[in-house]
Amino acid sequence: MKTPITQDKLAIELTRRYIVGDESVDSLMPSARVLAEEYGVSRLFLREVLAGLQRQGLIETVPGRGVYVRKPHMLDAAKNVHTTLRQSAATGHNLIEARANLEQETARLAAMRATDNDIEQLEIALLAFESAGDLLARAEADIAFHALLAKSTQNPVLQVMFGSITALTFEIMLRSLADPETVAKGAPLHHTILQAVKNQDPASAMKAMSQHLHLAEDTYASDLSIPLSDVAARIVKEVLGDSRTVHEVLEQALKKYSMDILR
Amino acid sequence: MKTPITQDKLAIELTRRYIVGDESVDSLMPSARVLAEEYGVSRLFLREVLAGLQRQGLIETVPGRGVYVRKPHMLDAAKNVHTTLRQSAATGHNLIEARANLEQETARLAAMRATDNDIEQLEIALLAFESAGDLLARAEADIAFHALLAKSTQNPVLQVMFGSITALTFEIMLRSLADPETVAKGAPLHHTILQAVKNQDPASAMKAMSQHLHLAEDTYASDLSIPLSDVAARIVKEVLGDSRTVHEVLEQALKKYSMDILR
DNA sequence: TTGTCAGACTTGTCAGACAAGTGAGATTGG
DNA sequence: CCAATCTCACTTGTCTGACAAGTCTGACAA
Repeated sequence: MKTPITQDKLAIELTRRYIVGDESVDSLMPSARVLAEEYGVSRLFLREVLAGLQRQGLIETVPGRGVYVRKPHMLDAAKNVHTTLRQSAATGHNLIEARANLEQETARLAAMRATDNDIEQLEIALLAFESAGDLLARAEADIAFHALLAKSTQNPVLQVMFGSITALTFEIMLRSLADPETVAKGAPLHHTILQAVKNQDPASAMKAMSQHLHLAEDTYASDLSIPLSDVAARIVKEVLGDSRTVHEVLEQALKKYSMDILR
Repeated sequence: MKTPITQDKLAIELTRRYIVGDESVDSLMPSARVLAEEYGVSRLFLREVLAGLQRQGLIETVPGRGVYVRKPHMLDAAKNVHTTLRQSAATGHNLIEARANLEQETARLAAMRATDNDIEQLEIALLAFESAGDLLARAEADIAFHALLAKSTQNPVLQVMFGSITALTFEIMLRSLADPETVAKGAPLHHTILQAVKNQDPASAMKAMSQHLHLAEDTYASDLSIPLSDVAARIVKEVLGDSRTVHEVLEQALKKYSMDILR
């Protein structure tokens, strides 16, 4: 009986064997050479399978150490869809329209279900936002706050939906947080949202989130019809004076917060 | 000056050179050997870069033919996040809760903005749904209907958000469409939604969509707390009598409709 | 005109080799 | 005995040359 094993088959097999289950996180998988020999495939073939799993955030290969099992994170999805969205030239108006309902519902559910641990992390993020020294740190803390709110709903589907637009959200934050007036108006609303979550007051949380989101819409109507990636690129270049691309800045910001806070 | 080129750098360079712009879709890129020599890297190194772009849906490599430039599609994102969500063991209740707001807003906006072409495709999908011979065809047509509704909003962000949960939505459809009673009750609602879109009646579209979504919630409360992937696996095995995994069934369904209809 | 087939492409895969990074245990100096 | 250092056996990342399999083109013969 012939068994022409495909990359997909092997990926599923490896996932089932080494990755399923919470107790396996951060454990070390057998080395690529051993696995390749065991399944009767070349090291290159297995390497491509591992590359696929790594792109999904399921594993992490470290040169000289080995292959570690990781817990997939909602922000891993953000990286994957980023290019797709950039191709579509989404505008600020598109994003605000899509976020409006999602984030209001998120705030409502978070107010109903946030655990003590969630609230504690939200407070840390809010503190980081207010004590942030530069634009980049502010945007990172803002993203973390909203991501933690999604986490507080205890609904993995909502978390992934938020994750899929995180890259875009970060881009629009770069623009809005560069405007001092918007920051001044927006900061109190973060407090209001957090307080509503603490008080388990869904209606107030929704209302505050609605105001928070439409603040951006009011303050810079001119940029709302320009592709977000263009706006973000301009901010990175002019305001930050950064020679990196938006992609690189985003990459670093996401990595920082997916490591530090969101797990 | 040393230029230790990284995979990311090369990916960005290739994207900018061959993929940006709508006129380049379906065009043929230079062969891997030529590109590798041009950039002074090995064929293996370039191969990994191309694999990354392929995973994002930007290109498609065909053995014996070459590398084609493809237009990234919202459903490409679905594949990437599928594993992440399966790890999270999302339940039917999670999905319905997350979809409720998103799909209602989608229906509302679609009723305001659908083009004649959108409506025409929606009618085709609805016809396919009603004339479907088996469960699989029904689920495929149902997914297509909802995806087309997202497309009708003319908002790429909403499309990607829908795309990110398409895999899960397909799984819940397998379960609900296997129940004749649910199908009988749900079919008229598709007509109501389409009619509301034709009449440019946002309120009616929202209301019908709300009823459509909560139909599932009412009819099988017992399965709502079980991980969706488990439920879908049971359906594929028992109802379809299919030896394939849910992953394979889903893969085929997504490919079929992303090719045929959604562009 | 039509059918066939050889050959020149393409990507996919393999095996072997080496570089670079890591960590643990042996070794050496105090 | 303790501590710093070093060697060496691991790991992944990459390169090279080779071959298999698929695909298209064009010459050639009936």
